[in-house]
Amino acid sequence: MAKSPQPDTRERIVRAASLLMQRQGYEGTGIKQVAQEAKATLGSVYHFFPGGKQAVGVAAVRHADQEFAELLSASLSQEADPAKAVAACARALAGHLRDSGWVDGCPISATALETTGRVPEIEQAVTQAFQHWRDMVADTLRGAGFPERDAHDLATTVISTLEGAELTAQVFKSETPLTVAGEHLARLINSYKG
Amino acid sequence: MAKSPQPDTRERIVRAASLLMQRQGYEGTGIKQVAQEAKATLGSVYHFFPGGKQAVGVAAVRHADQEFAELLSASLSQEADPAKAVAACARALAGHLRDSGWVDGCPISATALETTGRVPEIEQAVTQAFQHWRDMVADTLRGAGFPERDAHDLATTVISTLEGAELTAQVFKSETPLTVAGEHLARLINSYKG
DNA sequence: CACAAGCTAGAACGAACGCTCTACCCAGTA
DNA sequence: TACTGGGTAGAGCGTTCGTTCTAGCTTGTG
Repeated sequence: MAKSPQPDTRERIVRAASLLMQRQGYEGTGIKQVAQEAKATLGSVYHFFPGGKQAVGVAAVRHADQEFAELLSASLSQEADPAKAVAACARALAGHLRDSGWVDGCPISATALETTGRVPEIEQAVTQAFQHWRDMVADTLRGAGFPERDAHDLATTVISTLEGAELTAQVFKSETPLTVAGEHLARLINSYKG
Repeated sequence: MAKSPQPDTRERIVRAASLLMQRQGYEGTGIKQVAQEAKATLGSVYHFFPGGKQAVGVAAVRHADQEFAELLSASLSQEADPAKAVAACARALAGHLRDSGWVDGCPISATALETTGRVPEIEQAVTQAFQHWRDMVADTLRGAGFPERDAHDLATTVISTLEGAELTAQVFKSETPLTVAGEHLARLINSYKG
């Protein structure tokens, strides 16, 4: 096994693809650009992803899924009250977005929108990510004593709203839409508590 | 003035561009494809839009802005209670999305995500559209007696949530995320009423 | 009739796209 | 020493991209 000068070429390719697709979308990102950004060659890309661009896209979406899940998990577990946890999560996203110069929004929404109904493999990876995130929120709510149905519905809206607020914040180049949405979500969750 | 066999070539180009960019994004949509879909020629496209693809993109976003504003206006005015109106709007979006086979989501979000921070002209048109929609909702809420600040904040979250729920509904190919988000938004609005 | 203006028509350009292909490098094994 | 195979390297394939350009058509006006 070759010990490359830079370890884990495959990992570098996935990370680069994920970042580029987050910022420019799936169609706007070229395989050669991914290779260049990952400090890999075209040969390496097609060695690790014989499925071509679609396969790279699927791996990028799955990577983004994991990455966002970790952020979500960290935010949700640092507050006992789920309402406060969701608001904290929104603030974390807002800070991250600002720090990136308003370019790093949701890592998969651009790819999701461009490929729905046209690239089944990617569509499926996107669906899995959304389910994953929603279930994490639903589990948290259920763990805090919310009944099954409320937990599921609220979790769906939490993910939807965070997703939309991130887009809005990106468009306005402002943290406000995210922080406000976080507070509104907290209020909504609390309204189911009593 | 030439009376073309098909009237209003420019209009046909804008409509085709708007529809294609809604479904495939900005990068995924080619000028030649727009021309073909609009039953126009490349010459016509560059005659009406000397600014090239960017100019077509800007016009498409503005067109989508108007179109969505009309849907919003219709939904908001058919119910006196703003909470019910927002829920009705979410249901209307859900029906529209389902009828299209889950492909016609928000007409500008794909373009917005791909071009943010990279194509200032389009970015600006997108920002205007979001402002436009938010202000329509804010005006409705203010008209229903909500104080200025609440109206503005709620309107921001309404647009964000509708935007995100539409994406979620598209991903899951289900009306539920939108209808549920509509009811949650109604509940949130009502919680500010008393 | 001639003529300008508005619009249509599509060939052709250079650049970039996704992808294939052959050659090569180099650690591990025998 | 020779051989094997995972990984690297990049030239080059056919296609499509956005754009430019010239030519021609149609219509209202002088």
